[in-house]
Amino acid sequence: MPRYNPAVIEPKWQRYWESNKTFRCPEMPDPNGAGKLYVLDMFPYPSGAGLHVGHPEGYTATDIYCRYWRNRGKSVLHPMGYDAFGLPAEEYAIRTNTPPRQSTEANIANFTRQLKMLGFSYDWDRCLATTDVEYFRWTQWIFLVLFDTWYDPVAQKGRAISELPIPESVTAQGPDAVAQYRDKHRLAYQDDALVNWCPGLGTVLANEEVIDGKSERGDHPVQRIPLRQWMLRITAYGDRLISDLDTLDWSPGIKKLQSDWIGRSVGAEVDFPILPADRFDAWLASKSASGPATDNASSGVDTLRVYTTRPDTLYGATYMVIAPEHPLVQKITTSDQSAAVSEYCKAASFKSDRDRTEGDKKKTGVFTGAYAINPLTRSPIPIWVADYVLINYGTGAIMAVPAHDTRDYEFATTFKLPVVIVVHPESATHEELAEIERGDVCFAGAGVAVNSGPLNGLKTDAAKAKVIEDLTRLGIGREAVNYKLRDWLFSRQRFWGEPFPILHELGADGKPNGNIRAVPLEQLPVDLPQLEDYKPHGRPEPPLAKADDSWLYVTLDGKRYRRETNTMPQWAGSCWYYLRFISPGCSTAAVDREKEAAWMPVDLYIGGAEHAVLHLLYSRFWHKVLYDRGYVSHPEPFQKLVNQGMILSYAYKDKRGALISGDSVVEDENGNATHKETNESLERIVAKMSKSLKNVIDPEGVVQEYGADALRLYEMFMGPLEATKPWSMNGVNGVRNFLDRVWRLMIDPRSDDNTLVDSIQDVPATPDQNRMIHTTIGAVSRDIEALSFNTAIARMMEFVNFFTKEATRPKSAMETLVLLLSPFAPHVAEELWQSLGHGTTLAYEPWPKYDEAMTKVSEIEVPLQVNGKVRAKVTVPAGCTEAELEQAARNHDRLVELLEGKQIVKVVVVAGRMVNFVVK
RNA sequence: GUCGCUGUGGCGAAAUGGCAGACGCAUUGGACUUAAAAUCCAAGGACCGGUGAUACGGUCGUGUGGGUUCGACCCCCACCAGCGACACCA
Repeated sequence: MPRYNPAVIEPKWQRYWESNKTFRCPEMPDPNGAGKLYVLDMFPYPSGAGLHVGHPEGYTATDIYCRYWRNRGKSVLHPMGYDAFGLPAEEYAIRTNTPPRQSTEANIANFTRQLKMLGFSYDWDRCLATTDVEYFRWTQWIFLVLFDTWYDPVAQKGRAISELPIPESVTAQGPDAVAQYRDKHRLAYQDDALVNWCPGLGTVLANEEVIDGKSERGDHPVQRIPLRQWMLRITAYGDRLISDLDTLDWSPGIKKLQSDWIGRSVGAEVDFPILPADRFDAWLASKSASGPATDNASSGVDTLRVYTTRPDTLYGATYMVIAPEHPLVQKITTSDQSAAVSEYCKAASFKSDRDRTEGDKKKTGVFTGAYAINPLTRSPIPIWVADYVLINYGTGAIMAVPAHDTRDYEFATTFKLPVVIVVHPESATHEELAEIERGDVCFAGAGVAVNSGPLNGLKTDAAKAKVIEDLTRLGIGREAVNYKLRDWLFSRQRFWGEPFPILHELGADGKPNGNIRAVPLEQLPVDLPQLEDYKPHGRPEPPLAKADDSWLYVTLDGKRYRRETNTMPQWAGSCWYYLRFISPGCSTAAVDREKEAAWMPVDLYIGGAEHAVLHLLYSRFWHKVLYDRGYVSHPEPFQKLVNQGMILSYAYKDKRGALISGDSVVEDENGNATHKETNESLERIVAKMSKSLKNVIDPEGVVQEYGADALRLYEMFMGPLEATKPWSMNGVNGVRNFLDRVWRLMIDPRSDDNTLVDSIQDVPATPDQNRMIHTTIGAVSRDIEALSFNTAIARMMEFVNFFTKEATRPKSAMETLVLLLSPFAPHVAEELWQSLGHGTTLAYEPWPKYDEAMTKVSEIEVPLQVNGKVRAKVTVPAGCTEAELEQAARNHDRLVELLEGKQIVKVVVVAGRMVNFVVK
């Protein structure tokens, strides 16, 4: 085989690796090795479309890293699996009545085939899918751990529900009350939450299936209705999810994204009485005696509780706003306003969150007719209903301070509500102050309190502290912390997800009586039932409610139960897959304790930035619960995280803006694109790959045309791993050309088998050759460790360019090159390694040894500057001192000429780098 | 609107305080060939001066404007553009 032919050698080595189980990972790290390394890719959703070129980007990066560290003697865990639950399989099932498991398995088989085609060094024996029954058995088990855990705010950790202290008043009410008290404190609990109910389709929709308040399929109106849902108390872990970010080796950008998403804020909760003014004193007296109620529900009908981050502006609160879904809306609305209010609330229920926030954001709202009393100014202030206040943040009600909050200001301007200035900027011109005083602008910053009784003159921070102290003493407020992060809505009204291992006890009437229990651990897994078809049944209930009674009803310990019919969201399976990879066959636990302690945490996790918030947050949350309950050994799962950049592609538009397929475009040497047939000149744009832009690159086609090694190499050579970058087929051709050059460097093109070229000889390298060899070893090793693969490849290209010109090529130098190249282009490297006379894989061959002494040169060229501009260069011995270098510079003919008649003000000398004369 | 990332030759990029443009694509010239392809070798930021042509010398040059420094693609301030994420969180 004289010519480099990836179509032959790539399948050959893939078969070799597979049949020899070359990349099987040991059960435990080798105690005599260089340590353990757990490198993880974000596993893919196996879509019907197969791999796109974005997948191999991250996978190649991790593969290079793993292959490198195997050569350096580490025990490497590098697994792959599939995140296989999800909507597309279910939609396909509804359309074609194909069971989702069937289409999912076909897609997984296709993905596996495509991944193996790229030569990744996964331990395929550890492959798993979240849809495997033996896998989701343990997903269900983890859910039951959450169900069995409450968060102890004092110890700041999750503890077994059996350790939850039960107040005597609850115990006194009997076992049902105790059970309910426990249920209310579990990390997995039930609550009413709004879902997208589409009466037209007779089904509940996921958020992404709702577009502009209409269903994606069929364009029917979608209504938000409350439904009993499973929630996970992720907010309990909010503080730890923020503070533990400090311990992680993640980019500051991702950390900020996570902590902004959690959105912790400190402020105050304040109670406003809804009473006639003459009863205010009595209310205040009773509050001062009892202190503020600890929860909103028992704060009383006559009290409206708000959350504010600016309690210092309380004196400027001139009205209040409650969310349309707020429980007090009905109770406080006066009869003459009730028609307008209920119409407004109904309209709001048809708006999605997106509708409420998009558009021109013009504030809308209706007066309830009710008044509350500002507890500090004692003035009655009107209560409005408006959808700019969200029911699920804070208390669902606000005190509006239009002078110092831009949203309140807009609302007050729209509805002509009074504006009272209570903060002045610390420093402002007279005009600025006058503008604020007139109410022409809204000042939302910190400053000094005015017009606020006892707070006057205090800076914002001090005013906040004082008012919180006063409110606490009066029993009408307290400091409070809030998170933008909501508790995690964990149930989906879908078929293709993990069933909840929960049973609802049935009362005498055959209906659930409110008692729930976990499916006993020994009865896990709860598998999905067989369904006749997957079509919606028309009720706002999950599809599992269509299952046969034999699945749906269970008798246990003499009691009848109905199974929970919600399923878990796609996130569930991906929350803990990194643990299962450690002991994929373990039948007694989600993960083997001893192995978990040996392999965790994940040392390098690479994936797309689209998962920067949710997946990583949910995973970290589950991990912390497992940690608190003693099932894992480390508080964080992913030590180092890197997000690969998106791969874009060129797309072409003609003058009318129509998209032209890449096949019918020619580009000239200046990059001007024209249409092949019409010769019309086209505009080139860079965009995400998509069918509609006709710019999708199919990796399988690239492998067929150029080879997997060329694809891998190009994906890494395009630019930095984290950068967004456009795909170019010319670039693929370029790296393929490099692989051809590597091949010809060693293999005689006229031979019938892989005969080495005559210039390869078993001789020691010359000093020049050694310098190239060791410079390259050093640079490639450093670059791989820094994930700077593009520059590592450039260094190898220089190596090849150098040795192509050498008449004698030491065999040892060629072996070094093959090993350096092997993580990047493993197939061609194995083939060349064999041709160089080796009988086994190079996967565990020791990495070439770097000798810095070999890289030294005897003389270096140093630039000489005058006033910072390079004017000449001087050649000096490599080790020369600053004084010697300066002397050499002063003796340089050209410098002598340039410095003549000038006054030297300063000389900057950096040994080995440069000399700069500053002259006048 | 807020936050983040990115702006360097015809193109992908390198250099993160010290010779801007490594490496690759495309281009041009040469060798080989009857010829072409392939391959190998070489050239190349722009402009000006200089010369028969070289050599050589100079000016400008990393989105824009300012600043720090002996010296800035790199650090600081302000702005512009493109991409991405979030979006009334009180």
